[in-house]
Amino acid sequence: MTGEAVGRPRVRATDSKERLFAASMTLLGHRGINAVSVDEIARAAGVSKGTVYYNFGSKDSMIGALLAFGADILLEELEQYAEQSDGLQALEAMVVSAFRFVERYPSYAQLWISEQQRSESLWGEQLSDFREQITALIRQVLRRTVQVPEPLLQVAASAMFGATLLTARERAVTTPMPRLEVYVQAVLATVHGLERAAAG
Amino acid sequence: MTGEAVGRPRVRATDSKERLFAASMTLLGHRGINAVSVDEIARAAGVSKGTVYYNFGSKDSMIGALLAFGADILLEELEQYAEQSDGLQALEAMVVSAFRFVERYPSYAQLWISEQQRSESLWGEQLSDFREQITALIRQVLRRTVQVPEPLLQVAASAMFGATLLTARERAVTTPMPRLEVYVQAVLATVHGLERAAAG
Amino acid sequence: MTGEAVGRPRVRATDSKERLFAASMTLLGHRGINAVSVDEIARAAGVSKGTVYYNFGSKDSMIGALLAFGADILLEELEQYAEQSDGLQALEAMVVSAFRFVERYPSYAQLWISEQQRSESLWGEQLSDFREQITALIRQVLRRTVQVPEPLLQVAASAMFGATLLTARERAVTTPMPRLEVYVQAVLATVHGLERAAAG
Amino acid sequence: MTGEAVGRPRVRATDSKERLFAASMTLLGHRGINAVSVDEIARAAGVSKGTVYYNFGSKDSMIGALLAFGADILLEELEQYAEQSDGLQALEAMVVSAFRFVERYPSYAQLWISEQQRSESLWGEQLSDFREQITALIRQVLRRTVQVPEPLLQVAASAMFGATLLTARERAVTTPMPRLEVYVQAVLATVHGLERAAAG
DNA sequence: GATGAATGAGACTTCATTCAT
DNA sequence: GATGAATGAAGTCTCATTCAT
Repeated sequence: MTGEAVGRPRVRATDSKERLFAASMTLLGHRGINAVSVDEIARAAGVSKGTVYYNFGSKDSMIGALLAFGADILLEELEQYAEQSDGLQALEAMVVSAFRFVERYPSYAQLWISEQQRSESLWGEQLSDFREQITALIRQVLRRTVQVPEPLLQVAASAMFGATLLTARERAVTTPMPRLEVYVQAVLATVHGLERAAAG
Repeated sequence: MTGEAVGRPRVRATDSKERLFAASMTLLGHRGINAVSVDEIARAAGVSKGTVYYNFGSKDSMIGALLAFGADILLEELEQYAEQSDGLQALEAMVVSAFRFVERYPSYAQLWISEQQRSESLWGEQLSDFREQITALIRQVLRRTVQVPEPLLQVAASAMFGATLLTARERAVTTPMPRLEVYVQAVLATVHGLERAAAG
Repeated sequence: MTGEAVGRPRVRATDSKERLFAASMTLLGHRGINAVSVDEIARAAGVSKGTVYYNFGSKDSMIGALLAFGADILLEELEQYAEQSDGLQALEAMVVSAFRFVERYPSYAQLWISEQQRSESLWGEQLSDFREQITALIRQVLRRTVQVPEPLLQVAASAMFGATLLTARERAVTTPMPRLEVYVQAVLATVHGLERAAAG
Repeated sequence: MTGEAVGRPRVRATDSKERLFAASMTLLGHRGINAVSVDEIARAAGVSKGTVYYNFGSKDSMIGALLAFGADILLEELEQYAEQSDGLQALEAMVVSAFRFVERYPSYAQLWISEQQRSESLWGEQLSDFREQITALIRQVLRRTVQVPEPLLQVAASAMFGATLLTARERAVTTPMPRLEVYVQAVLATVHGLERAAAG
């Protein structure tokens, strides 16, 4: 019962969410969720703090929306590549796609790594779901590519996921960014190792 | 938040310090650094809040000491196994050792994963140093075990580190805890894959 | 928060205004003025928030209008009964009328009780005026009914007003709602007590 | 992880709660709970905002403590007077005592009036309990003083409570404060009225 | 060595109000 | 007449840190 509200001109209607997404992505990835305030995100997005709450209801659910947004993009790409008939080529395409994704949105990787499996994270379930979908996709392709016992296959999928996430993040923050090939090779080495195990 | 605590000085644990370490380890791993207050840690340790400051000077340097404490233990073990003559056996022993460590201190894994490479983390340097030492050890053993170009070897070491960290954490929080063999196999598949690449 | 709304102008209720009145009455009575937001009132009324401002200019003046609306109804009734020749019958009719009013609009009673005489309430003057008119009416009838010194008469009128307001509210929220007779008796006991004092 | 904490000297240990009580009592009574911020109360008490939370945990529970504090004082006094053998004298003493209490702590009356029976007030239960104890005391004395049917007696007790609360508040804010006698007479008129009803 | 009452900066959130459409 | 996205002041609360004891 006080506001005067004079000042900066309101931004175009639907812009706010996008601007907040973009700003969050940058800030949160660099410094972590707790080190970035809503104030700061709003300022970086060029909107008022109230707009964050008008659009997302809370800081946490804004981050949840951000996480979901990124997960959707990556999953869609991976699903597309997973359909390729040649399993090895499919896996390679998926790994490349994941690296490209982290290249584009390095902050997501940071966010995912930090929050995933934190027992009491607010996004724990959301991130678990996402992780499960990714590893399920990997397992599915692995299954038709190498002949190994299911339990090993399961763990191998997780290992590939972990290796990709961490090395992709590492690569993305290295300047100049190293060439992709070697990274893909390193991750796919797991697959070739499994083949040998299957053969041996 | 001055981030002294470098060089991993082994803490000579007074009673209070030990209690604080134990309490921190549990709480911080479950909920993350920012979600746990000094008050809560002190209460869980059965000491007063002032004692934290008396012993460590700040929350951050207490966490730094905690991180250093764990790093010391793990590195010492890994260094020991790295000396084994058979490279493959050495690697296997190292991986097993890492899994055992995460089993004992699951919270460390969480802490490391969350904070590592966070661009502006307070412990960034400390954790980078630690990471560098671990991967250097892996590289060193890999080098005398498989014949692959240096760049690939470097990335492979990182990939193994990442895969181990994430799958070990995943295993540690699964109940009942799955058997270790499969996990070790999955991580070592990378090595066998590299051998094939070297041979091919 | 300028607190215009004086003089109890009877609102010519548009559809929106009526809906807002009905919604406000319920919500404000249950939870108090500060615990209910304009957003919530608008939602409950099925109109947009802007409509509140379009119709009333501010939250405060909407509440002022609401208060005036109720005051008008009650005062009109009381004035009518006050004209009866038999003082005791007039008083009884007025008390019954007040109880019926609180029955119909239990939230008004709550609102009045809460805000009345709050030294710095925004509606303090408005409510004081209203209170003064009510007690003046009671005094006027009392004066021609019992023979007591003016000061006592003044206070007695206030006491009757207070007793009616609080017990009526209490009755209105009791389920099932108790019979009216006893309440009226209790309030009128004051009058009979005064008669005795006058006689003694 | 930032504070420097220089400035005002810390107040003597156990003082804080008392200072906060005194400051709250004044401010809250004048302007109502929602119109007074914790900041303001702390400033008026000469302590920092954090001290409020250190001592009471929340604004609401501080108010709860304040309410309980006052209720204890008043109830103790009333219980004492209720024991007197002469019912009429007991009632008079109780009413006088209540008026004196409101004189000393006019803000309590305001607080009680505002919050009591607000359906969803945080202190609803607490205040209901308190009210129940007071009216029980009045009923008990009435019962041995006048011969009236129980239901009427119940309501009469409530009516006396309401009349006392509202007129005492009214008196306390009038300057110069009017003499007490007339108020006591007005409230006790109810009792005499009941006697007449019993006799008639 | 240890305590815990006190601090104050700063976090998240609410909400009355405005205004372009 | 009516809408709802946007605003920003102000509120409640948290918590790392200090210091007299």
